Amino acid sequence: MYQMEKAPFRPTQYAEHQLVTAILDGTYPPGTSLPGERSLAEQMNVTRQTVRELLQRLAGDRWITIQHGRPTIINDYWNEGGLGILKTLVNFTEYLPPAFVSHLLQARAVFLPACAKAAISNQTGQFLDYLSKARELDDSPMKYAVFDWRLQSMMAKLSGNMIYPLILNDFAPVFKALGGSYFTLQEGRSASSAYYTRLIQAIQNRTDVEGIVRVAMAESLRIWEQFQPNRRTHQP
Amino acid sequence: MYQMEKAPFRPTQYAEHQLVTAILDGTYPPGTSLPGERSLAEQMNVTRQTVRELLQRLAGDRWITIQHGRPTIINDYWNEGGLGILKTLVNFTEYLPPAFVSHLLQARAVFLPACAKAAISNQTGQFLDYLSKARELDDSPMKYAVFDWRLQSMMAKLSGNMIYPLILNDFAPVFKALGGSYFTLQEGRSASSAYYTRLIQAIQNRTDVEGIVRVAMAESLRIWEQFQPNRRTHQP
DNA sequence: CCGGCCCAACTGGTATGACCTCTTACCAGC
DNA sequence: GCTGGTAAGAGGTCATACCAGTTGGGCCGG
Repeated sequence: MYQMEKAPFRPTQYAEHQLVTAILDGTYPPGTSLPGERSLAEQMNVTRQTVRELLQRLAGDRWITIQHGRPTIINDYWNEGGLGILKTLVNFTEYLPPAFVSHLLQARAVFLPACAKAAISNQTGQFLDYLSKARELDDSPMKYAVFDWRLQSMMAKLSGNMIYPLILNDFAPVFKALGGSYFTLQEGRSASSAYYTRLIQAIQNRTDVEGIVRVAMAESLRIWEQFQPNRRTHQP
Repeated sequence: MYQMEKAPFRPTQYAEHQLVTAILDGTYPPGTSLPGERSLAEQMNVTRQTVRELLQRLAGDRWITIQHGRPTIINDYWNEGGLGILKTLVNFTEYLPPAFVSHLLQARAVFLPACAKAAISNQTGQFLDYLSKARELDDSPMKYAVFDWRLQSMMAKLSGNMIYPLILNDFAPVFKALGGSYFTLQEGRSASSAYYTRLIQAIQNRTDVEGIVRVAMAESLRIWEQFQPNRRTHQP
């Protein structure tokens, strides 16, 4: 029972874990006000300074709203928060809605094809160079995850639209936690492998790159859902 | 030189403005390390605590990378940052690339149609109710900006995909600063007005809502660029 | 009795100054 | 030459006091 599974947990991490948990499990419901900083500090056995640094971070992602003189308010993060909440939420998977990952994959399926179209039409060479290394991929989940992530990053960065990389970077924490899982599936790896091949051909033949990516994204979504039993993703 | 044009500027805001400016103007180039917290505090005439809270916020959006024991590093925010940097950047328009807004509008044009499709197929009634109020819009830029923003928010929220609202919320700071400008244009208002009408019809007739939105987004992009002379948005 | 001013008691914001912990690099010793 | 210890410097935490908005209730004058 000792040792749990967690290391010494520095005060900051401990406080963050505790506070975020309290928000997620309804101890501090959205719309209500948080106890004062001094009070919080005492409860968590940390200093007010530590609490404040934590609150500032949370406020940055709009988990909470801080105003001088007034009590700090807990926000309805799903409605008022930004993508920044993902990096925190990824550590609290038990509080994530079942369809969460599917939604993320759907969102990706919407904008990555657009990235790809713009990016590949400009930087054909770089993509062929990179994709040529897909053959050397041994059947390791980790390798696939890294390779796939970099391909996405390239598409976003080379698209010429400076907004896409930002979005993808916010997705990163989830994908990083996800990739290792998805590419454990044989289906995932073989689907991606085929996708890379099709992509190379499409690029060389100057045919519909956007469509290839779109289909691949849809397929990865399907594969993911197929291996996530009791999960529903979109309403009929 | 004293006083500038700003109000009292509390220490936090002053420090943030100063530090972010220093990052944006190249005083602290990406990849290099920031002076120590104690040093920074002294330079800016604020406490180390204040500096730390600032740094924590910036680190949350990945402007910088903080690690215990090592110097704090300035990141290449355009490549490593998330959408959260927008809320800060919007206060430093003079450092924004010319095509910035166009890119944002392009990104919106990619994913808002998808939102609309999903949202409207589910919540037809709510949209018709809301859109019916479009007639009452007097020709005020402000009114248009608010109305338009709420429509987008509805689409994102009612899409059923919990990721879309998050993205839109990150866009919010920019759109909020932008809307008042865009809807000052007569073209902007009349284009949106026509768009709302088309949208109503499309919803009632169960025809291609997604296409309507897509076209409208493309049009708003065109209008924006048309009134932004010396600006180039996409490479040939 | 009623309205307005003012102060007290919240809340968050800032300031000091000391100490803990991690990282790194240099140097002594095997 | 490699190893291990150690000091310096960076961030992390603590403790305490005081500054600054916000709010509500009580006092005072009308």
